[in-house]
This record gives sequence, structure tokens and C-alpha cells, in this order.
Amino acid sequence: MELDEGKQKFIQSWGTLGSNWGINRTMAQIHALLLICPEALSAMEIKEQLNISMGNTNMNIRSLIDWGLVYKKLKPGERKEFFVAEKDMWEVVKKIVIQRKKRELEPVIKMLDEISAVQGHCEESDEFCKVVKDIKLFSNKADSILDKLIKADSNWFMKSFINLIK
Amino acid sequence: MELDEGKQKFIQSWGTLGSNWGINRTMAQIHALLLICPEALSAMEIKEQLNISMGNTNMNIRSLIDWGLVYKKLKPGERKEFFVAEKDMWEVVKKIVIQRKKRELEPVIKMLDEISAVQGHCEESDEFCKVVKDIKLFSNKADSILDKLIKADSNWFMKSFINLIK
DNA sequence: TTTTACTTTCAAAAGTTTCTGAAAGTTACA
DNA sequence: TGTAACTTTCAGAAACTTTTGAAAGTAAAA
Repeated sequence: MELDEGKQKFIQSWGTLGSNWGINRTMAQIHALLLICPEALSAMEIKEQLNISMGNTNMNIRSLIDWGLVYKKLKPGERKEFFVAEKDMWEVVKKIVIQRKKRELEPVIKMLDEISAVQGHCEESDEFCKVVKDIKLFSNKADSILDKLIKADSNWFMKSFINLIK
Repeated sequence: MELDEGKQKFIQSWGTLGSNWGINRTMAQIHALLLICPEALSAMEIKEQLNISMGNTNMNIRSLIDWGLVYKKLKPGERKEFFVAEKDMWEVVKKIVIQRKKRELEPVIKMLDEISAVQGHCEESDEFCKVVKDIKLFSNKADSILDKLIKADSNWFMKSFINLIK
């Protein structure tokens, strides 16, 4: 297989994967491009390689920086900004977990706390409270596991998990 | 808080959560409704409680059954079908993991195998191969962990994980 | 201070996904 | 076999998301 064909396949698939993970297609494609690039790229180079508009390029580079998946890199003597991707896969997963936990798990836990104030006087409210209690327990457990994963360093996690699954 | 207000909040939030997880909003809302319902409901009752069309109701009940999140239940003497949700949260998570693994992780692993045939003769292809190899390693690890999680039973998983993170 | 090289914003356009409801299909019983 | 009760399908409509590009903003260098 030719390098260019491989690059295209990789960028397209990473885009599809991303859009299933709350990362929009272009955002994931930019990340893919930077991942496989040995050099930092400028916004213009990214725009041209992916054939997308300036606005789209800029917006999605900013989102990637917000998520912590891409870093700005200034080259001495150059005025424009260059960008590099976070290449450690465990770091990438961690950054995504941090964002999604904040955006999804935390609001759910808040909602569950609110609705567990429902008073139970009938079969329907008993069932409701039971389900809410179950989900709360599960979510809190997930929250604490994710916190620990995020804080644990790459090696600790890998070693323990590998031991666990062997 | 009143039961009805709690129910509404729960159904809405579950819908939002679902749509971030490859489960469309209505599909997640139907699941939420069935989760908190002590009785099996018919398609008509679901349609009416959620105020959605017949077609939408039917389509999403079928998807929920495909995902294994909802079961058909026939009542003796009744011609129509009734539906109940899977209520064990760990089962719910497992079913979602099974589907998403099949739809997302497996195609990525296939793609990575294809593109690792790229020949390296320059800095660019070396970097490409290195990144692909890294992601392949990571994905295969994830795949095997998920397989083991899916096969392990609820208690084993919980006990080990709790021990691991304490 | 003016020019130039870049970055950011945002309203409208394009693209994608989801929902509707009428029509067709199925099944069970009289 | 006919009819009524229920389920499924699908094409178009509606809702939502992403992308574009022109215009405005910013800051370094001339």
C-alpha cells in the first residue's frame, strides 16, 4: 500500500470514529492528520491538506486545543502558529474521558440527586425510586473509577489492567 | 418533588445522555420510560406517554430489542405486544459495549491492519507506521479488555474493579 | 502609523439525522 | 373468507449539525 492511500484511509476512519465519540468529523480528521505528521503544521497547511475552509479549520483547531488533544507550537522566526497532536494514546484517551465525564456523567449525577427527592407512596413511585437509586449507585461508582484512572499515571494503569485481564 | 416532574426530568436527561452514546434520543427516552415503569407497556401506551408518532415508536422499540435493551412480553389473552426494559444497569452497560465494540472498535482494528501494510522509506512513512503500530497495540488491548468484561459476570467485575480502585 | 500576515467570528448554506403519518402488511379470530 | 386489531415501511418534512467564506479583529514589522 502507498503511504498516501494509507494516510487517506486513516484520516477518513479516524473522522468516522470521532463522530461517534462526540468529536466532530473535521476535528477528528485534523487530529488524525497531526498524529501521523512528524512535523508541526500551520493552520494553512491543515486547511489545504484536508480541503476545508479557513473558518472550519480554525474552529476545530481551537476545540482540539480546548480538549487538550493538540498543542500550539511557535517556531522561532515564524509569525504563524504551528500545531502538534498529543501522540501518547493513553493521554488521548484520558483527555477524552475528562471531557466526556464533565459533559455527560456529571450532569447525570446532578439530575439523579435532584430527582431522588421524589416521595414514594405507590407502586409507580417505588419503582421510580428504586431505578433512580440503582443508577445513582452505578454512576457514582463509574465517576470514582474514572477519577482514579485519570489521576493514575500511564504505567500504573497499564500494569494493573494488564495484570487484571491476563 | 412530584413523581411526574421527576419522571419527565429523568426521561429528558436519559434522552440527552443516549444521544451522546450512539443511541438516538427517542430510543433512549423509550428506554427511560420502560426503566421506571413497574409494568410492561404496549407500543400505543409508549407513543402516547412520549407524544411521538407510531412510526418513530415502532422503529425505536425494534432498535432497542436489537440492542438487547428491551424485551418483548406477551400477556395471556392480549393480542398486542408489551415491552419491558432490561433493568440491571451492569447488563445495560454490557449490551451497549457489545454493540459499540462491534460497530466501532472492530472496523478500526480492520482498517489498522490494512494500512499497516504501508512500506516505510522516509521520515513521513516511518512516523505513520509508528503511530499506526501504537494505535493497533492500544486497540487490541482495549478489544481484549472489553471481551473479558463482557464475558465476566456482574459480581466478578464489580468485585475486582472495586478492589482495584480502592 | 500603515501595511501585511495572520486569526477569529458569524450568518447563511449545505449536509445529515430523525420524525411523521398515511399506506401496506400481517395475524388472529368470527 | 372477511374483518378488525395491530405492526411495519417509507418518502417527504422538520429539526439539528456542520461548513463556508466574507468581514472584522489583532498584532508584528516596515
